[in-house]
Amino acid sequence: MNPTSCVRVFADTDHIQQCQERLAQAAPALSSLASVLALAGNEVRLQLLFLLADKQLCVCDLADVLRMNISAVSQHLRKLKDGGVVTARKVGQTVFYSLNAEHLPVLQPLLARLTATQPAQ
Amino acid sequence: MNPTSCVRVFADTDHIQQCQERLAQAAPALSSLASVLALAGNEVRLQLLFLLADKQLCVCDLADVLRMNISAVSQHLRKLKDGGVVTARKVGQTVFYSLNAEHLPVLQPLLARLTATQPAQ
DNA sequence: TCCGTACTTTAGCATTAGCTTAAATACGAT
DNA sequence: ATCGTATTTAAGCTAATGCTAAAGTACGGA
Repeated sequence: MNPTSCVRVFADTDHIQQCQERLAQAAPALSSLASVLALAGNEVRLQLLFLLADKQLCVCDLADVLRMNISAVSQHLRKLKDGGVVTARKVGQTVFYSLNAEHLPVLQPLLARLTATQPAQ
Repeated sequence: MNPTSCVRVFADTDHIQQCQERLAQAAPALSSLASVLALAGNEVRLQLLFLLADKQLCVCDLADVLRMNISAVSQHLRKLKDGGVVTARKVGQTVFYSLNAEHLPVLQPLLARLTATQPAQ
């Protein structure tokens, strides 16, 4: 049936089907989680999130702190904004970014690990 | 000093330096976290982790469940193994993969969100 | 109105990721 | 030893990523 699978006779087809069902049920949450993690899984963006978790900052400041090209930072922020991870608030000509509440339940515990008094590792 | 930064005179240089220090202190943990999240931030790999969180599985079974090419699955598993996220245990000619304890503190709460009785979102 | 500043967007490029196919390795059974 | 099965590895391709440089927008002040 599935040409890519191996041939073992005693494959636990029950368990395989069971796995597929669990997967199907988790699919929407899993897909959404994956995209948030993909955003946070970039070192520059994780740094941005780490900084924004403490205090809202403008593009300029973020670029200063990270010593990066403003355009590059702006492009990362756009991805984060598109993913619903941060929000932008314009004041005059400066744009302040801050963490969006939507995905805080996922991000907060991750970011918390970065400020915790490091026990060795 | 930094040619890419903007020119505002009243930039809060104190706060910027403070941010850089916080960042420097978190750097090693942040870098390590980013690489784990980058691994988990791929939908296929997150599915693999989700499945392995429940029970160890061989490459063959994983490929069956995900209806994917065995080689592709194996390559993902290698990345996960290289990242210290999973471990391989060989029994005869089959290789069983399971989650590695090292990064469970990060992964466990994320994976838990996928089995929780979904409240709407 | 015109200029400068903060930011965004576009285009182009080099690098990386993930897949498919095919060959290689490891192990068991005959 | 030889064959078949489970898995890994290598090569090649396409698509996506992240950067730089340059042009475009938006806003404020002179």
